[in-house]
Amino acid sequence: MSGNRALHSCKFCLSGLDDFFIDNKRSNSFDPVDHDSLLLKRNEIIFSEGKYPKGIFHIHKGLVKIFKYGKDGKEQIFQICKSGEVIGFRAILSENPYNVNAAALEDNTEICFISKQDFNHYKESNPQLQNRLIQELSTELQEWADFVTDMTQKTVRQRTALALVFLYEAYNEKEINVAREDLANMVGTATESLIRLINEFKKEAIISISARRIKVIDIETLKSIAEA
Amino acid sequence: MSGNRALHSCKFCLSGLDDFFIDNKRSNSFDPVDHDSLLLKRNEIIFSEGKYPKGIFHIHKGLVKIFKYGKDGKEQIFQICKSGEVIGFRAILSENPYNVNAAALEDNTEICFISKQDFNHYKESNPQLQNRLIQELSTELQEWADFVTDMTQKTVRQRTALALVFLYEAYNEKEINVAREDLANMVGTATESLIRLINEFKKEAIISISARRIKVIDIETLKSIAEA
DNA sequence: CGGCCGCTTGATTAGATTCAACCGTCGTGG
DNA sequence: CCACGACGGTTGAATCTAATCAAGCGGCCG
Repeated sequence: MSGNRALHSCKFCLSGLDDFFIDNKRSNSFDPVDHDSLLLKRNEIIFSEGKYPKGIFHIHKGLVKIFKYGKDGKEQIFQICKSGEVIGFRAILSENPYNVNAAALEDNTEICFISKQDFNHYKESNPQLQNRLIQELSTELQEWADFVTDMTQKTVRQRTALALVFLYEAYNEKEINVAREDLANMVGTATESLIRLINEFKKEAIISISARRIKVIDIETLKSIAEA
Repeated sequence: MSGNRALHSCKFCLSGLDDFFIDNKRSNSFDPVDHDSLLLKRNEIIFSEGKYPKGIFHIHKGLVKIFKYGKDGKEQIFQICKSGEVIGFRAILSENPYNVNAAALEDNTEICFISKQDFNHYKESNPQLQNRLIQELSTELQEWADFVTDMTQKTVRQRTALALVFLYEAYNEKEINVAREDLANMVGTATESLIRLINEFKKEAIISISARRIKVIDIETLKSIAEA
């Protein structure tokens, strides 16, 4: 009965805007590559809850986690954003402060900043973008319902499988290289529980582990565990 | 560290559109009162997952639950919509099928239907509505992050308190009259667990119970339990 | 009156958290 | 150059929360 949507599939990073940047590389001043870029280490903060946005960020390289602090400061990660994606514009559109945090998931993550003025100017000078935004934002809203249902009704084992399926794709089917703690915060469980579960998967020959790197061996079984 | 946002506060029912109807009562053909209205019994379906929307619905009277079927058909309720609110337009805006269900939460719930054509016509003839929609949808997106954090990190006791606080307001501070099963599906727990918890609250003199009706006695304590 | 449905309670079980300890690696400073 | 400490990762044991299973209650409707 449940949809077959994967965990963390909700596009916190509006892919519908990605080609906005690609288009602009050819035509005008919005090319993010023209802007100064920032090199970040793991856990360096890009923006924080409560602050007002001054602009948006384009990810050049690496991965970024979007999360919120819950009980006892434990992070709940909602999304992992990849290079090419744009983050931090929802708070501009809603005219509220950020209610989530963004930080680099790995070392050598590279981002560039685009000012709120530039973003708003572009938005206002492109009326067709308005409809596109409405459609994309509505689609994202729908996806959150699936995400919540997964998070509340699936077991930790299923959610762990979902997170691995998601990361398998985020890493382009290469080895996954994420801190255990971040992995646990994606799944919404304790680090110890997560470690026990990935060891189960290893024993079942679904994945292999070398230090912190996880290699997915049997993606289909992983998907079936996630959807069970 | 966590925000003080209440459970189910995410406006699945876009209040930003409510006065769209109020305005129109005076000026044109969009008055929902002019349309035929439907009288629903508890659990009668308004729309279902997978179907394509043919229009939107305005709630005249009663309460409507928005939910999704998860594991073993168990409902996860995301939002309770009140009279005056408008539901079912996100699927029109996203151009996807519905991915949630809507049904009457109580007997004698009254809704009216407004066709997709009417809705789209109105949207297109009101350019300022576009910006309003973008702002509202973005705000809702932000609220989902709080909702997920609450659902994954708060205990069942805390979530039960949150749900009661929300319903206290939905019922305008009158007695809450919701099926135990629906209450459990809002909280994301088993019906038995929910019953045990509201009995605890009763013993602590935070609420009183007469048959299925729940009267909130000490709203402040309830709020502090929810936010602990 | 009978049966069904929603509600309630008790007992048991299972899943996951928590606490505690330990290991290995890396980077730093004496 | 080595010692130390910090940090991330791992394992085991105990605990606890909440789910599940089973049974019984009460009211309402046909």
